[in-house]
Amino acid sequence: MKKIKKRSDCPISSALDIVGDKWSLLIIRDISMQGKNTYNEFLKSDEKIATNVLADRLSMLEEAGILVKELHPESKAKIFYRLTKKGIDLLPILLEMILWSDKYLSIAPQAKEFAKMIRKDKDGLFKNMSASLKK
Amino acid sequence: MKKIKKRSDCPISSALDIVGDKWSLLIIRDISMQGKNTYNEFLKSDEKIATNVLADRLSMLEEAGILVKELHPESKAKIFYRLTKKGIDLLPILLEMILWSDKYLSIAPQAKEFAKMIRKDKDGLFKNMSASLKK
DNA sequence: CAATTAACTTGTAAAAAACAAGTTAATTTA
DNA sequence: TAAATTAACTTGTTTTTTACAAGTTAATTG
Repeated sequence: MKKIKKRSDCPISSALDIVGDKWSLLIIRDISMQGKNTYNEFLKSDEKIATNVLADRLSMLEEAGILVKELHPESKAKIFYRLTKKGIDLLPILLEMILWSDKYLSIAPQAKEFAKMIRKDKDGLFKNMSASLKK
Repeated sequence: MKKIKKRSDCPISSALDIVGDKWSLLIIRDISMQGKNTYNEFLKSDEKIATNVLADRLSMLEEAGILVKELHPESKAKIFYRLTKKGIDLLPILLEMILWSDKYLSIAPQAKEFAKMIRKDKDGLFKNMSASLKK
């Protein structure tokens, strides 16, 4: 286990100390927008995270209070990863990233549709997503 | 020079391919909220970026079209780094990070004040910041 | 009950970051 | 105006992180 070290008391720096890497926010994306909740589902994502890195990030995000492990409702071979309120509240950052990418990068057609929904009613969408992620 | 590789056509992943590291968004913070515009000013920030990493990030962000180098108005020993529209449009992501950190982490008092301003009028603040960053 | 699945761990190579010094051009100082 | 300092890097080396390949253990499926 590696410790999260806080580089300064700047809020941006502090947020990056936790989710400022290439993988953490993708796990949060998988849970919040891809309906994924298990280790193997995360492993199967398009970006192909290495298994040791996934294990590392999951324990780090758990330690940071962003997600919790729960008993899986269907099998005790599985672990159900759920976002906490703290994790759900990262969604506005993801939504802004989608808007930015939609404006400046080339992205999947379904993502462009989603960006349109964000533009239509960002707060409403966030509330709906939040609600659906709660136990 | 290292190439930016796109891992998938997901907008979040693609944004992270560019700014998903511990330093890039801090450079953007320095320019947009700390009034910094030169190499040595970036080097002096609290988080203490290594000089080779700073050089690497600056050229990467330039290649990504997020910032541009300009002649410094006061000295030709200096280079003036300025955010492009693409770079300025990353600010909403930073603002959301500040709100999240304000809610869940311990941050500097002046940052808490800034978070209050964001909550009061996010769009207005963004527009003012944008305007002040343009040439 | 043998094969497969799920969630990891372990070992090693490759890549990136941190740290320490050095370079070159412009600028300030004695 | 020569010497010291500043600015923007580059280079070399060590340390840390990531990627890749395999292996482990408990639960589940055929």
